[in-house]
Amino acid sequence: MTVTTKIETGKTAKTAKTAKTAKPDDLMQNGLLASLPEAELARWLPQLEAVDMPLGYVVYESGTKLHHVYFPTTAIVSLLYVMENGASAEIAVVGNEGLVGVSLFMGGGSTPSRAVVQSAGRGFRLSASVMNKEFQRAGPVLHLLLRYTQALITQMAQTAVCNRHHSLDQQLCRWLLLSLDRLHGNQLVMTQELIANMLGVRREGVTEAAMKLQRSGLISYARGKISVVNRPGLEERTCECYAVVKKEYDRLLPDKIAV
Amino acid sequence: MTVTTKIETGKTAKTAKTAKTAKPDDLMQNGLLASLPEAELARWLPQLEAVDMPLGYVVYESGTKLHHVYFPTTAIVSLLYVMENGASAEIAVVGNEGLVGVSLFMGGGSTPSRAVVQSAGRGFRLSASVMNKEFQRAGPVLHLLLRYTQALITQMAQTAVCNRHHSLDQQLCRWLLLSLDRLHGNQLVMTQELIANMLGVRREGVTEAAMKLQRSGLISYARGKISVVNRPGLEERTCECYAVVKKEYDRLLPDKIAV
DNA sequence: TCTCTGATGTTCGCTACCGCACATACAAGG
DNA sequence: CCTTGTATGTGCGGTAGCGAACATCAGAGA
Repeated sequence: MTVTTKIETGKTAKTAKTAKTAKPDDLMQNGLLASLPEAELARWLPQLEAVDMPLGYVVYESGTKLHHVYFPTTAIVSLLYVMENGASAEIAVVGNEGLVGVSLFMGGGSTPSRAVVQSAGRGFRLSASVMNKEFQRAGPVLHLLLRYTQALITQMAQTAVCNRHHSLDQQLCRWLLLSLDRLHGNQLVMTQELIANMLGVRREGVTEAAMKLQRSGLISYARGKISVVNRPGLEERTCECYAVVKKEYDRLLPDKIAV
Repeated sequence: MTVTTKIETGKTAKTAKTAKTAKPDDLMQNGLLASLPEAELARWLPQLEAVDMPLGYVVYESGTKLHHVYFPTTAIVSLLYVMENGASAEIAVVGNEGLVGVSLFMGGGSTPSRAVVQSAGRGFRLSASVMNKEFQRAGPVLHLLLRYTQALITQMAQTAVCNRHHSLDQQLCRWLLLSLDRLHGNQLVMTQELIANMLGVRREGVTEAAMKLQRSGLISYARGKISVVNRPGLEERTCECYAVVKKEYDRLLPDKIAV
């Protein structure tokens, strides 16, 4: 198999910039942080580090030890696996609803996958040692994080199913919706090439699928900017996978987590 | 899409039979149970219930609350998602290396997937309440279970990748190897129809792929019994996914877990 | 303004897999 | 021995997505 979907790894250089002004308002943009009991949040506050997450930034690399967990607020991160031949496939998306780096507290401290910023934005991070200390307390934090991980598992499982059975058109819809749910507004800054890498398909395929959606008046796009015009329409055209995942996130992570 | 790969749900009737004679020797056939510190094992012993796991037995159904976690010893269980139209796809396999029902301690207590016995055998189970009490202790048990869950996550992720990029031939090899690793001996009792359901492909496709493997002298099969003749050969022909998953299981769950 | 680069659109032959309709063939029970 | 059901093999047209090669087009910068 020849390689068409290469992921550049060069952008690692552009490291996440730090800016130490963790305003609670910003924090609350991340669902997990917002769900923390006050006591925990107060304890975390001085430890949380605001970070810039530019497009293409590699949050962690396959097989490397994690040093932080990241809580995106306005950024979206893709977990993807890059094959030996350079082709790739997305495993899950993480945005302001969750956290990047579950393997840090799950055990092992690394995974065979890579985490890449798919949509530029910001977030917060917590060092491995602090995270683990918090996790060890075995209180509400632990249960919150595990529930989130369970939701993430559902997303991965559904990705597997979707990859097997659904058409590119449907998968594109699912992907747009999942990404949109993790952002504010209805616009994505995202080239078709990048989407193709995430879905693990040819760029040309994405072009065709996107054109269909545009002709149907569901989206409109140009040069790396995609606007969703008719969201209900997208939801009609996507496969069941989207709803399954969304429902599970809502079930496991309701807005106000009972503490 | 017409439905070809139906999963019969009827066999639920044939419930897992209980036989209360949990001999430690049997227990040790399950990797997780074998890895338990002595103190924990002693505590669990009276609570562990030996169960029969006949072919097709539905360990848990999509969306239903779990009442037990299952530790297979000689059985193999497939986690699979059944779509609205009846088509299915396997998400992960669990055998004597692990446990069925992680959502019980991860949170939520249910998942959108179904767990079905894919290869008849036996195992042990623990009630939800006991399991949760043990988990709450936040000791070695918690970390062992989370490490296992992390390995399971890797398997799911790799299934998604494999579904996207690899040929049926390669996937069949991967599947045979993963199943074999979870059994004793080199024989599988398994029709091509069942394999097709697991892989989410047509039965005819499995027939063709299996013929190729047989012609190459890697396996030999007849009427629901498959013997692996040349295992190294299979490993050569499979995709990287198998090795990635195996390596991660070995890393996260070494034979003797440091307690 | 002109160029250059990156983003998108188009085409063509090809392959893997699908859906369907059968043809065997073995295994167990009458 | 014969029948019946289940497991496996085969052939055929159809299609989604691949790989490759190219055309167009918009914006950034010289």
